[in-house]
Amino acid sequence: MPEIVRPTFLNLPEAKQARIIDAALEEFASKGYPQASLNVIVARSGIAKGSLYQYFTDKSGVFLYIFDFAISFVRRILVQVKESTLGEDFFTRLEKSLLAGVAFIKEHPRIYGIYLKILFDQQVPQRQELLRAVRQFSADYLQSLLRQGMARGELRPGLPQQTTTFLLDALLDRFLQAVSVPAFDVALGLDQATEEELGQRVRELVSVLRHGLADGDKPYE
Amino acid sequence: MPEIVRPTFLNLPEAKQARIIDAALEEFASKGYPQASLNVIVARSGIAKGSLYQYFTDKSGVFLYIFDFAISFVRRILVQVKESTLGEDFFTRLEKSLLAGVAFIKEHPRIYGIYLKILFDQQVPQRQELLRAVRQFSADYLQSLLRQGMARGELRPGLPQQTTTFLLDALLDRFLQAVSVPAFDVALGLDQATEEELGQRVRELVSVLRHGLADGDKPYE
Amino acid sequence: MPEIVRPTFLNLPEAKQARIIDAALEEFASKGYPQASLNVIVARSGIAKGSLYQYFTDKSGVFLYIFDFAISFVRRILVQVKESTLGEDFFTRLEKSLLAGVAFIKEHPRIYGIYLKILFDQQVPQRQELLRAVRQFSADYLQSLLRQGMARGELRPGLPQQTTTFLLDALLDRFLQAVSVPAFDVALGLDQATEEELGQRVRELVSVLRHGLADGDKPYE
Amino acid sequence: MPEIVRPTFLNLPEAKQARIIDAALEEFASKGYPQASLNVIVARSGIAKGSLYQYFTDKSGVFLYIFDFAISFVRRILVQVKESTLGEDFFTRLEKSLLAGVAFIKEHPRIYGIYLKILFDQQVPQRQELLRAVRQFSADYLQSLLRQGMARGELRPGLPQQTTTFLLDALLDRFLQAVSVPAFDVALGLDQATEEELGQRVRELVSVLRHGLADGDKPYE
DNA sequence: AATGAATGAGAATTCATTCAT
DNA sequence: GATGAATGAATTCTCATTCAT
Repeated sequence: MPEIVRPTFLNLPEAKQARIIDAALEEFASKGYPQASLNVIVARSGIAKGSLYQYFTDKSGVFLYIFDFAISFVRRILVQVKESTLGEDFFTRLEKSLLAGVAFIKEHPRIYGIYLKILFDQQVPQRQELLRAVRQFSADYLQSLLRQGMARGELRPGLPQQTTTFLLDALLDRFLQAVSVPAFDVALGLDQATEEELGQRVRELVSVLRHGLADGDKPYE
Repeated sequence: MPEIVRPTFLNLPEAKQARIIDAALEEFASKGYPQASLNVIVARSGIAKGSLYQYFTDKSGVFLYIFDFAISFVRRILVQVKESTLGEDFFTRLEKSLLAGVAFIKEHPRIYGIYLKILFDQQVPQRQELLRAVRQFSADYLQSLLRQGMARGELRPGLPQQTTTFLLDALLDRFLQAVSVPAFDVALGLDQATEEELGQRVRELVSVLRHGLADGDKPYE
Repeated sequence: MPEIVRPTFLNLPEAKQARIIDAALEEFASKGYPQASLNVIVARSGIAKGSLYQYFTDKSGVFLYIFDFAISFVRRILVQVKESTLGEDFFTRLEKSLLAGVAFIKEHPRIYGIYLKILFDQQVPQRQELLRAVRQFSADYLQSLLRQGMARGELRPGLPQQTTTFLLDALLDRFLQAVSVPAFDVALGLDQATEEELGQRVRELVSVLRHGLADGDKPYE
Repeated sequence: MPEIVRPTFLNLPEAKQARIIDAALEEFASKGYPQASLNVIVARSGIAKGSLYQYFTDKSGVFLYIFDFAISFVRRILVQVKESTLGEDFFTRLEKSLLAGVAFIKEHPRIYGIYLKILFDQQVPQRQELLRAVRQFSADYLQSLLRQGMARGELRPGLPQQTTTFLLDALLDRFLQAVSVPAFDVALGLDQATEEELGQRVRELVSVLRHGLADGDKPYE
C-alpha cells in the first residue's frame, strides 16, 4: 500500500531530491495542478519517466509531496516572525507580519504561487484539506497575536475574537495577493511601490483598522 | 473579421442560445478555462462539434462571451442594490451589500464560480483585463458608498479614501469567498449559517469595522 | 445531370461572377487544390456558402471552371505572340517567346501559380488531362515555330522534330519556373535580374542552343 | 531541445525504423506534405499515434527526417555514377547520367515522388532550403561534368558555363519528369518506351544538344 | 533501482457538403 | 435563387500511466 512518496525517493542523494523538488515546484507553481506536466518535470529534473513512478504513486502524489514541502517551509518562517516580535505591541506586530509576508513572497514566489493556484481549483487533490490547513494556520497565527494583544490591554475589551480574526485574515491575504497580482490592486499601486511606500501603506492600513479596534492610543484597563 | 461571437449565434432561437450558454457556464465554472472541454459543452448543449465553431471563433471566444455575459449580469444586480439603498446610511448600506452578495452567490453559484476560477489562472485569455475590470468595478462601487457616507458626515473626516476602499474590498471579497468555499472560513462557519446567523455575523463585522472608521455614533461636522 | 458550372452562375451579373472568379483564383493559386478552402472563397466573394453550390457542383467543379478560365486566357495571349512575330526568324521568335512568358508571369502571377500547383499534385481532379492539355498546347506552339523555321531553312536539316520540341519545351518551362521560384535558379540569378540582364540571359541561352555544345567530333585545343 | 528526430527513434530496432520510414515515405510521396496524414502513417506502421511523437517533434519533423533520408540516398547514387564514368567523354557521361536517372526513378519512385511534391508547395517546411539544396546539388554535378569536358577539349571553348549548366539542368530535370509523369511528355512517349528506345531517345537528345539547332547564321537549302 | 518505449484517450480545430427556409 | 445553420469525420498534438528490460 504505497503512500504518496515512496521510500525510494527518500533514499536518493539529497542533490537529486532537490533537483526533482525544484522542477516540480516550478511546474506546479507556474501552471497549477491540472495543467502541470509530468513530462516537463521529468525533463527538467533529468530523470527518467519511469523513475518518477518509483518515487511517487502518481501525479497527485508528486503534488501532495511538494505542497507539504512548501507548507513546512512557510510554517518555519512564520514561527520565527512570531517569536522575534514577542515583546512588541499588537499593532506593531501586525505591521511587521504584513511586511514579513511581502518579503517572503518576493523571496519565494513559487511557494506563494503554488498556494494561489490551488485556491479555487476543484481538481486539486485534497484541495479542501490543504486549503483548510493553510487558512487554519493563518487564523491561528492571527488569533494568537490577538489574544496576546487583548491580554495586554492593547485592544478594545468588547472585541469579538472570531470576527476580528476573520477581518485580519481577509486583510492579510488580500494584501499579499495585491502585492503579487497587479490586477488585484486597483487602488494602492502596491506592485511597484518602493520599500518605503510599502511601509507607509501598511501603517495607514493598520491605522484605519486600529481606530476601530481601539478607540484611542492608550491601553484599556 | 469575426469577433469572438459570430452573428450566427445571435440569430439562433433564444432557447438554443440559452442551452449553449448554460452548458458553457457550467463547464467553465466547474473546471476553469484551461480544463474546460469544448467536447463536454457541445455534448451537453446537444449540438455538433462543428456548430460551436460557427458560433464562436475558438475556445477563448466561447469563454470571453460567457464571461461578458456573467459580468453584465452582475453589473445589473449591483446597480439595483446601490439605487435601492440610496437613502440609508453608510453602514447599513455596507451590511446590505454584503447580504446582497451572499444572496447572489446562492442564486447564481456558477457566475460567481467563473470569477473565482480566473483569479489566479495565467492561461485565461485576457485575464489581466478581465480581472482588473471586476476589481475596478467592485472598488468603484465601494468608493461611491464611501464618498456619499463621508459627504453626509457619517464617517471620520481624516479617513484615507483609497486605503479604506482597499480594506472594504478585501473584506467583501473574502466574505463572499468564505460563504461559498467552506475551507476558506475557519472561524465563522458561514457556509452553514442560517439567514439569521448570517445577518448577525454581518452586523458584527461591520461593527468592528465601524469603530475604526468612525469614533462615535454621532455625525461629524 | 449538372455539369461543373451551373447555368445559375452564368446568369449572374458579370461583376458578381468576376468577384467569385477572382476569389477562387486567388485561393487556388496560393494554396493549391487540396489546401484551398471553399470557406475562404465564399468569404472573400461575399456570397453565401449555399450559393456556391448553386453555381458549381462541388469543389472540383469550382476548380475546373477556374482552370478552364485560366487556360483560355493563356491561349489568347499565346496566339497573339505567335502572330505578332510571324515575319521574324526562328531564333528571334524563340527569344521573344521567352520574354513574353516572363512578362506574362509578372503580370498574371496567379494564373501561372495555378499551373505550378497542379503540376505534381495527385489529388487535383482530372490532373492528367489538364496537364496534358497545357503541355500539348506548349508543344504545339513550339513545334509550329520549329516547322516554320525549318521550312525557311533557318535550322539544320537533319534536326529530329520531336526531340527538339522536347528540348525547347523543357527549356521554356524551366526558364519561367526559374524566374518565379528563386530556389529553382541556382545559377543565373533570374529572379532579381533587370530587364536588360534578362534579355542578355535569353540571348545567351538561345545562342548556346543554336550553336550546340560542340561543333565537331575533334577535340578543341 | 529536441531536434526533428528524437534519440528514441534511433534506438528502435532497425526493422521497426524501416517500417516507419517506409510508411512515411509512401504517404509523403503520394500526397505531398500538407495532405499527408500522420494517422495513415501510424496505421501503416502499426504503431500507436502517441509513439510517433516520441520519435519526432511533430509532422514537420517526420517530413524533414524522411526528406533528409531520401537526399542522402540520392547523393550516394550520384557520386557512384560520377566516379564510375570518370574516364569517358562528356557526352557519353551525359547520356549515362540521364539513363542512371531513369533507372533510379524506376527503382525508387517514391523518393523521386517526394522531390516532385515539394517543388511548388508553399507549405512544405523549409521548402526554400530543401529545394535549393537539391538544385544546387544537381547543378554542381553537371557543372563538374562540364568543367572536365572543357578541360579535355571536348566542348566548344567559348561556351558560357552558367548558362550551359542551366540548360543541362533543365533538360535533365524535365527528362526525368517526363519519364515518371506521362502527361508531361506529349512528344516522345518515354513512359512506355523499351530500354532500347529510351537509349535511342537519349542519344538523340544529346546529339541535338551537341551540334546545336543551326551550325551557322546562313539559311540551309 | 532505473530506464524509456509504448499506449490510446482526449484535446482544439477545420472543412466540404446538405437542406430547410 | 439565395441563404446560412448544421453536421461529423478528419486533422495534429499532449499526457499520465504501464511495463519489459
